[in-house]
Amino acid sequence: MKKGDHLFLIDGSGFIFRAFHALPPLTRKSDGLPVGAVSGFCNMLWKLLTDARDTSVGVTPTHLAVIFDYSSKTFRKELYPEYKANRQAPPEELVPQFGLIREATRAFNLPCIETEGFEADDIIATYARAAEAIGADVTIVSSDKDLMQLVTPNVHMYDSMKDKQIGIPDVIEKWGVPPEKMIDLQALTGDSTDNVPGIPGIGPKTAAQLLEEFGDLDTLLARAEEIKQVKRRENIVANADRARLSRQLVTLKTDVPLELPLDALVLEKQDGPKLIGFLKAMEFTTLTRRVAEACDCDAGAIEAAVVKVERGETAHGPDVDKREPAVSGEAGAVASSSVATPTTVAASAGDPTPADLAAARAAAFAAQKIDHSAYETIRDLATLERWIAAAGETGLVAFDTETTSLDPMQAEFVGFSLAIADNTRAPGSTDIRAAYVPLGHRTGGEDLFSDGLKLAEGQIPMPDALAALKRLLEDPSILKVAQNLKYDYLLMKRYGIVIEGFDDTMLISYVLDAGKSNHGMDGLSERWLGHTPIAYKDVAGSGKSSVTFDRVAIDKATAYAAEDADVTLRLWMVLKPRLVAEKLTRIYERLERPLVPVLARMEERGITIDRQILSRLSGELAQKAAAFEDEIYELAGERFNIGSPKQLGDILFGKMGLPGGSKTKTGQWSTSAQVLEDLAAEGAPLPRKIVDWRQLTKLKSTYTDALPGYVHPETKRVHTSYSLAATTTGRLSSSEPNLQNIPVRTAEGRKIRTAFIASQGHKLLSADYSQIELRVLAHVAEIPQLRQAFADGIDIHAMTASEMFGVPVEGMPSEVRRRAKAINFGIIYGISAFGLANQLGIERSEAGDYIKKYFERFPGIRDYMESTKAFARENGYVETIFGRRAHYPEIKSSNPSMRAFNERAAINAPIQGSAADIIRRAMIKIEPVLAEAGLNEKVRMLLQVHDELIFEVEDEAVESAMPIIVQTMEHAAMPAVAMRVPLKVDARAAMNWDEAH
DNA sequence: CCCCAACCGTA
DNA sequence: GTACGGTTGGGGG
Repeated sequence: MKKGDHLFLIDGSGFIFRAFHALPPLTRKSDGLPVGAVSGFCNMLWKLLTDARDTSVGVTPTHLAVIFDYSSKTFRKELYPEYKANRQAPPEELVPQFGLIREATRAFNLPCIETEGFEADDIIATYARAAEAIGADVTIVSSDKDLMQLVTPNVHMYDSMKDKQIGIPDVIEKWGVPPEKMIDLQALTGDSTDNVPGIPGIGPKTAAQLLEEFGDLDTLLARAEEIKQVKRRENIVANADRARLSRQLVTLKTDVPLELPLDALVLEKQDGPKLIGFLKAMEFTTLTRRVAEACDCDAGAIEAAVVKVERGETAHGPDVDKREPAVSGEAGAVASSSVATPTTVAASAGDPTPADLAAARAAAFAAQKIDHSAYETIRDLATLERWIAAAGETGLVAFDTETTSLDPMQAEFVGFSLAIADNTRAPGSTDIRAAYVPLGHRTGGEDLFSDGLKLAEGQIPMPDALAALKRLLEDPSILKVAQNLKYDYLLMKRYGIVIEGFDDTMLISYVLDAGKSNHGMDGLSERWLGHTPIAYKDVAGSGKSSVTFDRVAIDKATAYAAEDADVTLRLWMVLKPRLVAEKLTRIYERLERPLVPVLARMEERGITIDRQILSRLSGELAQKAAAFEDEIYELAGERFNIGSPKQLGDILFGKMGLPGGSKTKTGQWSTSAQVLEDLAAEGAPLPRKIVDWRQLTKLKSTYTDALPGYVHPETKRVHTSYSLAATTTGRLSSSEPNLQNIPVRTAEGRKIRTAFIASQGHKLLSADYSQIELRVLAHVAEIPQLRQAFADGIDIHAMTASEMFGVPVEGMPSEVRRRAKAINFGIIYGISAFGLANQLGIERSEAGDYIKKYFERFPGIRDYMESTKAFARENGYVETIFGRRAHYPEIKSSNPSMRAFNERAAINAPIQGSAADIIRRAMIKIEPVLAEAGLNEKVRMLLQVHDELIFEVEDEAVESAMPIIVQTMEHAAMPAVAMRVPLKVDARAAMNWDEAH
C-alpha cells in the first residue's frame, strides 16, 4: 500500500446486524436453512462493490477488507466483566448464518478478517491508522458511532444503507464534538447497548456542552467542582472513576496484531463463476442473475457450489439445475455480447477481445451501403402491429419522431420511424429494415379559397397509433435506440407516453469521444457509416420557403425519416460495443443515460417569470441607456452606432486620438471592457460611459427583452433546453433561453433574477456547492493544506494568501486575499503568467513570481499539473474522478500556443468535469431520495447552473426538503468516489431567485 | 439568408 | 488562464 491508495474497511458485523433486521426474518432456502441475513449481506456487498469499482482513476478502493467480531471474550471483558453483559444471544436462526456470511465474503474474493480477543472495531481502528500513516485514505463502511472517533481528514465513514458519507463536519453536526473528542463524550454518556457505565444523568447534549467548556475529560474531572448545577456536579465527582473506566472501554485499540498486512488487502478482481456458484447454492436467483449479467457469465452453466455450514451441516444447491431465464432488457439478440458491463472475467487466450469485436462491427457497417429503396411506409394498424411484434422478438428497435418544431415543448407529433435488425439471418448480420409511420401529414391549403389543411389519406388514426406505440415505448424489455432521445422523450411524454428502456447514440458517442468531434447524427453517420443522410432542408426546404414537416409529402418524408431510424440503429451497432471495449459502460449507464428523463422533466416543468417585472426593468434600462447615449454623442461630437465596435474604435482611437491599447485578431482596435476601463482610469470621460451603456443594453437585449418571448403560450412558463452532449468536460449547457447565464454579479443585473419567481404557495429553493472545484482540486492533487483547510471549514483564499505571503488570516487586507483568490482560480484554469497578470493587472514577471511561490508552497499542485499533462500527451485524453474522458487531440500540436492552450484545458477538464459529474450524480439521486421522503409531489427540480440546483417547493415542505437536498448533494460522489475533502452545500428558499441565491 | 467576429452574461 | 450561449454588427453570397 502506498500514498494515495484507498482502503475500504467494511464492518462485517454491522452489515450482518443491519441485513438481518432489514429483511423479513424467515427467509429460508428450499432445504429450510435460514439465509435471510446472508442474502442481505450479499446484496449490500454487491451494491457497494458495483457502485465503487471500475473507475479508472485511483480514487475508488484499491484495498478492501471485511472485518468481523471473533467472539465476545475480548480484553474489555477482562477490564470490566459487565461489558456487554446485557447483550442477548443472537437469534437462533442467525447463528448458522455467521459461517455462511464468511463464506460469502470469500466467494466475493475479499479478505475476511477476525482476531481472537479483539472486536471488529479494534481491527478496523488498527488498519485505519496504519493506512493513514502511509498516506493512504480510508473509508470505513459503517455508521456505528463507536467508530466515529477514527474520523480524520483522511479517514471517512460511509453509511451504505443511507448512502451517506460521514466526515468531520457530520460528526460535529450529529454529536456536537469533533471526532477526537468522541471518546471523551462516550466516556461521559456511557452506552446502554454495550453496558458501558458512563456518568448517570449525562447524555450526548450535556456531554458535548461540558467538553466544549472544559476541553477534555481529564480537565473536566479535575475541575468538576466548578460546575454550577448541583446534581450534575455531584454525579460527576462521584462517578469520575466510572468515566475513566468507560473511556478505556470505548477507546479503540490501534495496535491489534494484524493477521494480514495492509498489502494483502489489495482489491482483487471478482471471480464471477466462483461467486455465482456460491449464490446458486444459496438460491439467490435475482443476485445470481445480476452477477451473471455483470460478468457476462452463463449462470446456467455454473454448478452450485457445495457450501459447508457450521456444525457439520452441508448446504448445496437444488437438485434440478434450473436454467436461468433469458436475460431481458437491453441484451437484444443482435448484440447480446456487447451490452454486458465490463466487470471481471478475463477472456481466455485466442478469444476476440471486446475491442476486436467493436472494431469488427465498425468495419462491417462502414463497408455496407445504405439502401433507401426498401423503406416502407406503414399506413394501417395491422402492419404497425407486425412491426412492433418484430421489435418485441429482437428486443431492439431504433426509433425517431418527426414533428413540426425543434422545440419539444411546442412540437406537434407528425409521424415516427422504426428500424429493426433482421435477426433471422446469421448473427452479426447487418441487415436492417426501416419504415415510416405518417400520422399527422396534411395536404391542401395552397388554394387561397379552400378551407385550410386536411389530414392526408392513408394514415393510421393518431389515437390508435399512440396506443400501439405506448406498448412499444413503455416496455422496458424492448430497447429503444434514438439519437438525442431527450427530445423524443419529452415529446412522447406530452402525448402520455413515458419511454422506458432506451439508449441514445448521441450520448454514447459523447461518452466515447467528447472533445473529438460533435455528436450530431449527420456527423456520426459520415464518420462511422461513410454515409451522408438526406438533409432536412432538402425535404422541408429552408428559409422563407420552408414548410413544417406535416406539410412534407409522405413519400419524401418516408425516405428521410426511415433513414434516420436506420442510421441510428447502425450507429448503435457500431458505438455500443465500443463502450465495453473502452470500459466506459459505467459512465454511460450511471452518469449519462439516467439524466435524460431527469432533464426532460426539468425542461417540461419550466420556471415562472414575472413579465411585469421584466417589462418595467426594460423601460428603466431603455431610459438610462438613452441618457447615456445623449452624453456619449455629446462627448464624441457626433452620432454613431455605439454598438458597433468598428465605429466606436474609429471615434475613440481615430477622431479623439485616445491611446489605442490592443488590436483584435482581425486588426481592429479592441474596445473590450478591459481596454475601456484602462482608458477611463487615465481620465478620459467617454470610455466609462460606453462601458455603462453596454451593460445596460446587454441586460435589456439579452434578458429583459428576450426572456418574455420564451414564455410558453400554454404553460405560461419558460422552458429551457439542456444539452447533455455539448461540452468537452461533462458540463451541461442551456439554451433557448440560456438560463445558466442570468446576471448575478452587479446590482443592476441581479434585478433580473427577481423576475424568476415561485408559483403560488411555493418557494424557490436554491442549493449550491461551495468552492466545489477547489475541493475537487484538493482531492485529486491531494494537497494537505487544502484538505485540512476544507476539513476545518477555513476560508480557503485567506489560507492560500497566508501560506503564500505569510500574512495572518486575522485582519488580512482584502487586496491580499483577492490576489490569492485570483491565483486559486488561475490554478483551476491551468494558470499562465500571462493570464494571471491580465487578471490582476500586474506585470507578467510579477505574476510569474506568484506562480513560482505558489508551487513552492503547494508542490503537489505542480505535480498534479505535470502528471495530468503527461497523461494527456500519452493518451490523448484526461479523466474525471469518475472516469469520464475528455479528449484533447491537439495536445501534441507543433504550434506552441495551441499546445499550451490544450494543456491548460486538459488540466482544467478533470476538475471542472469531476464537479460536473458530482452534480449530475446529485441530480440523478435527488428524485428517488425525495420520493422516499414522500416529497416528490411537493418538490420539483427546475434548473441546474453548473454548481447550483434550483427547486420549486411547496411552502410547507421547504423545511423538510432543504436538509434532504443538501445531504444528497454533499454526498453525491459516494459511493463511487470517496472524496478526501468534504463537499459543502449552501441552500436558501425565497419567493424569487435573487433572494434564494 | 448565413456566417463570423466581437463582446459579455454565467460557473 | 477553463467551460459555455446570445446579441449585435457587418460582410459575403
